[in-house]
Amino acid sequence: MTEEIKKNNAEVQFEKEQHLDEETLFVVSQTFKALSDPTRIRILNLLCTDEHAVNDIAEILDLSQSTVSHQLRFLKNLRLVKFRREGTSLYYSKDDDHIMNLLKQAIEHATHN
Amino acid sequence: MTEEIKKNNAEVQFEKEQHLDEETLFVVSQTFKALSDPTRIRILNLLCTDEHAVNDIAEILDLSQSTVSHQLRFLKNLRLVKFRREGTSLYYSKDDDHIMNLLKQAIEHATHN
DNA sequence: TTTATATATGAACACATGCTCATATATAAA
DNA sequence: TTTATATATGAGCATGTGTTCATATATAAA
Repeated sequence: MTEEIKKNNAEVQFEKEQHLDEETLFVVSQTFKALSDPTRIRILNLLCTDEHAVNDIAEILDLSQSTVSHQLRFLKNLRLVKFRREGTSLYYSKDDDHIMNLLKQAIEHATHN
Repeated sequence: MTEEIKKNNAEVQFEKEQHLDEETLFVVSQTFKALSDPTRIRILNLLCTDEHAVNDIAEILDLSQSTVSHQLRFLKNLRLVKFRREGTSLYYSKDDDHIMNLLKQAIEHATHN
């Protein structure tokens, strides 16, 4: 094995350590995409403390029921929120403390400057 | 002052504590938007450890020079990266440890599951 | 100045995104 | 079953986004 090939292998090895595979890349980008829209940030910030029914969220945040429902579906698909049924109402709440923590950190960072 | 108005004021006060003003909302969403694209994540992940010239980044990540330059401008505008000149080369490096930390956390979270 | 190398930039294009409107579905009460 | 309330969903539209291509700019060497 020539020195050249050895060097290349070493570089590949080094690369591997910090290389992000496609799945990780997808998951991470999707996660941040969820947090990159003002409407979703407001919804998540609201669900950070309590659970709320869809119409409550719409009223509190002054959004249309349709908009809220669409965004909740988005967040539910990423497992950032969950819901429980009570009669005809669906009460949504957070479902990923780790990601909620990222959001909190970013808000703190943006606020404390 | 009627009880009704007192109640409303109390609600407004309570709302205020967790209300996100428009500027905060904008900054937070922009920050996460920067982290929501696979190409930018790869670039930031690379700059996480070392500084690199534009063409180096392009070569290492197998991207066009133009793409890298465009994305670096985006990241520079958000002050997530900075650069220094050396001859004709521009060496880019990270410029916001807090946001880099958010990225690291998300990668950790995505990897360890 | 000419030439080579490194990087930046603008236009154009395909595709993604978020909202609204209308309507469908689901549950509960009458 | 009929009616009312709560939520979900699909189509359509305007706007945003990321890449490519061609070209401009900037620095250094000859």
